[in-house]
Amino acid sequence: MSEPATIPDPPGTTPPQRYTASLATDLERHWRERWESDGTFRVPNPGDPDFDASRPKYYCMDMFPYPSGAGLHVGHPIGYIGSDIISRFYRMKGYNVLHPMGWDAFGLPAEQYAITTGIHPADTTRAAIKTYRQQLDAIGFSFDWSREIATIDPDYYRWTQWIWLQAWNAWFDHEQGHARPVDELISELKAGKRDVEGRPWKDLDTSEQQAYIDDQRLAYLSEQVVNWCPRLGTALANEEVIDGRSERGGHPVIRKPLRQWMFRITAYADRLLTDLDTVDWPESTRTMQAEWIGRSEGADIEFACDLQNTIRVFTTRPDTIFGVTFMVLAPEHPLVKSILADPPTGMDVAPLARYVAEASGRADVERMADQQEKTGVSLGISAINPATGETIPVWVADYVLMGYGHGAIMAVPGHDERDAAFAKRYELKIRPVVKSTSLDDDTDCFTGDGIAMNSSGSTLSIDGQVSAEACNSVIDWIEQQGLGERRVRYRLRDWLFSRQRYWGEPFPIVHDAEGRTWPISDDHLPVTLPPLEDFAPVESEDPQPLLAKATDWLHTTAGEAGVDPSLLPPDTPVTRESNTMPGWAGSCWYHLRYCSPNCSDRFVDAEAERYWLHDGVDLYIGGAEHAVLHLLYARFWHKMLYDLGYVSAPEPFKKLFHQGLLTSWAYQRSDGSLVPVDEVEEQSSDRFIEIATGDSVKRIIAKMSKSLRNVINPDEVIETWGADTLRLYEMYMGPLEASKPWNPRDIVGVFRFLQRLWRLVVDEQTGELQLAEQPDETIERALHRTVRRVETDIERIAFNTAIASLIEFTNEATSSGRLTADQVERLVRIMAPLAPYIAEELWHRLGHQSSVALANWPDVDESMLVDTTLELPVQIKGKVRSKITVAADADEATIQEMALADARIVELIQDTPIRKVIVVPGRIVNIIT
RNA sequence: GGGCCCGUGGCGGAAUUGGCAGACGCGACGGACUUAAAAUCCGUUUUCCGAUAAGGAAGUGUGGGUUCGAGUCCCACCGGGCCCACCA
Repeated sequence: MSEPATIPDPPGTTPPQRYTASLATDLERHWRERWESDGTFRVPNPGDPDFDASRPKYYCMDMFPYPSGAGLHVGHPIGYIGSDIISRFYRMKGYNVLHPMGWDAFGLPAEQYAITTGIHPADTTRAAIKTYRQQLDAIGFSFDWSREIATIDPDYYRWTQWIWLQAWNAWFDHEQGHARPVDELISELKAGKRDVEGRPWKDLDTSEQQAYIDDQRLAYLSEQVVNWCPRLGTALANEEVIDGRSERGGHPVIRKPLRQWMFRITAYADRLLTDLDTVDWPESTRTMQAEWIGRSEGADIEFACDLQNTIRVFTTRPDTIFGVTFMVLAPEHPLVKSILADPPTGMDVAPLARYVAEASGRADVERMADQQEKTGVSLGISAINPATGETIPVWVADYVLMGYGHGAIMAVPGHDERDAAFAKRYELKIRPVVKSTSLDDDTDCFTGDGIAMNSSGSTLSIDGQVSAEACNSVIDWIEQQGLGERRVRYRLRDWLFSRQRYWGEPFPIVHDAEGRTWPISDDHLPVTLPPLEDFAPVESEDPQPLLAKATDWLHTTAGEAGVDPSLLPPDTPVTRESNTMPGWAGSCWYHLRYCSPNCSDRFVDAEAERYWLHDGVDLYIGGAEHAVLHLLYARFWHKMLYDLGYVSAPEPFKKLFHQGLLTSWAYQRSDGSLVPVDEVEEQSSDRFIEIATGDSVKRIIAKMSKSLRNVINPDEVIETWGADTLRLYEMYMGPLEASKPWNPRDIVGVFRFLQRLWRLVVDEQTGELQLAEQPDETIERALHRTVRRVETDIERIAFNTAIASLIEFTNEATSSGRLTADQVERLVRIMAPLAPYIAEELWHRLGHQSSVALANWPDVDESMLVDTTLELPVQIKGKVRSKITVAADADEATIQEMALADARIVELIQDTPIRKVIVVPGRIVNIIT
């Protein structure tokens, strides 16, 4: 990497006790070891001997890292520094602070690495964790490492599996709006309080009963069209597919029917949406989740068609029913399948078969590329528009998706652009039925709300009604006719939860020869990952999970696997589930495990959970890229556990904060391609040369990445400047939430500040403290103001301005002389959350034995914050012309009098008549002439 | 295509509810110390007119508006970013 702009402290020439990088490094190592051996940051749980129940709690949590082989770069810890400042601050404010850290250690990268190197993912992951831990420790975080967790520890994933089993053992009672144990459903069915689609429970045979129950579970097996990524050799959740490509790696994704484990997250759509109003989250993230859940109101409508069938559709615009001139089914629609299997006499199904086959094999990227091009084939049957009585054709087209609604639509080419494009291409009838109320809307396809027209010819007439009213009329009519009903639908789909990969949690379930599933009993958890040496994906037309390679492990008996003998005789041959859970599983509940990481008889100790999480995590800091992935999944798990009585709050994360991205310089050739940083020479501040070619390149700002070689390692920064400087610089760059560029030139600014602070207190020659006997009045007031500013800035997560206040105070104190011991103590304490090492060192030099991290935050004397007089600007017609000094409590009349008497104002106004004087006490005077 | 966010000196960025735009830091320039350099310290630093003064003018992407007063509120546009995207 490029050299720092200024090289601090050339050896041998500086005073022996100056705050230099080497002095910083020495004292940082010393305090790091001391904090560790003293257990300074260990926080007790309720019930522990040193627990203090009189203190309020503060749970401050980071999104834990995925430990990758590359190690940390300076962008990673930016959020951790923020959460550390907050944690240290609340600790000093007298809170019990839970500030834990752990490792999100299952996942694809380690496994991809294993495919090429043959090194077991466990080995690379353990090594990476060790590196990460060292790097994090150097920065001086106040994590309670006694609570460290890793999702790959069997003691951890045992409970991940256990929670999954709770979901498997639960169903969603839509009448009560929450999940309940499946046993309760079974007993209600047995007691005749419920039936199965009109049939009494006792009329079902055993396999029908089991199939019905399995279908009700929150974790269930389902054959459906999934996102299959051939390159990764696994199915992916919707949330993991971005623009038709895998979120990890950017590989194309196709649609493929597969039998997979699903989570019934859709049952929670409504609550996941409405509870967003109860959390203190960034607006943008709440919007993103709301849009992902995608609530829409409308109706289900049934259309009669040939073959004594009906086609059910969902529409948000029932008011346009008179404009329905054809229908369209998704290629995967069951009716399409049945027609292909048993075509009506005389129909040539070849074009249909061809179209369906083509559509099913296409990658989503291709489908998206030609979105404009609407293609389809006629299904060869017709339906009846119930409103007009008209016979309308039925088509098949891949712009209709099987995954939403019923996989079928009523097409309204007059008021829907997609239907319009399709109708034009295949010359289908278009009938407008909604008039725009605005005159300048003369599009031939009006999609907005308007006034209904052309609705004569049936028992229903809605002409003249505005859209909302017309919708209600149509829905009422449809319900009367028994053709359908009002419906709320969500865009959210059930969560595909199984992966065909190795490096994840195995499912605690087995399959018997009849295809039934049996859970592993709690005392046999965890189901540990079998050893494997070959990690290459199984190449097959019919995708196979990787664990199927572990044949000895795969085929076992019920007793061996740990199925309860009362369910299945121990010698029954069974096959283990060979899919694994996705990388998100472990992160869905780690906020719970931190409360009692060593609890061995429960996933979380109940009392600890009630204490730390009765109102959720107080502050959760992490990247915005998880807005609809981890953050949605974790909310879902938490709600599930809440319904089943295992946790005490409906939401896991009360306040959420996203740290911004750290960018760095990169270099670009004139053709737009990028040049690695180390292949560029800086000739002047605006001229950069690619060394190999001698061509001039442009400096741009880009995300830190290995390929650009513009990644900055925190270890190097700490070596050059010390960890306190790294912390301060990262926080001083700008607001924590903003994305901002790393500029090595700027680091020296905060380093100089620490040096000045040190020099203010310590004699650079002797190392003796230099203190004043008597406090200076002005400085004392400034200190009180600074304490207040720093505490309010830390509370509102504005560390950049907190540091600016500290710099300002230090400069002011330096130019006016010395501080008293008492003043230095207060200054050191308010520095402690931001620059903990230097604060700790000075605190001990002042004679303290215990850590400054455990000291109280200094009190502010409110009377020291108010000045007796203040200076007010006086404007004439909005331009500042003079300033007057008034008593702080002066009333409007007095201020006006003084302003008008001011010599400069008198001179400027002379005999100009004054029309008005605006006086805002404490702020401004504005004279209007 | 839809939704959301952001545009402030050479650079990173300040500016509680509309009330002195540019805090603080970097860089730059000048000075002190030094044989010299580094480090450190002091001063200047939005632009323009003016003399390096006094004083004045312009100024927060562009153009309008509301207001005694707009970086902040409203409308339109330009530029950048993020999210969603055949969701019926």
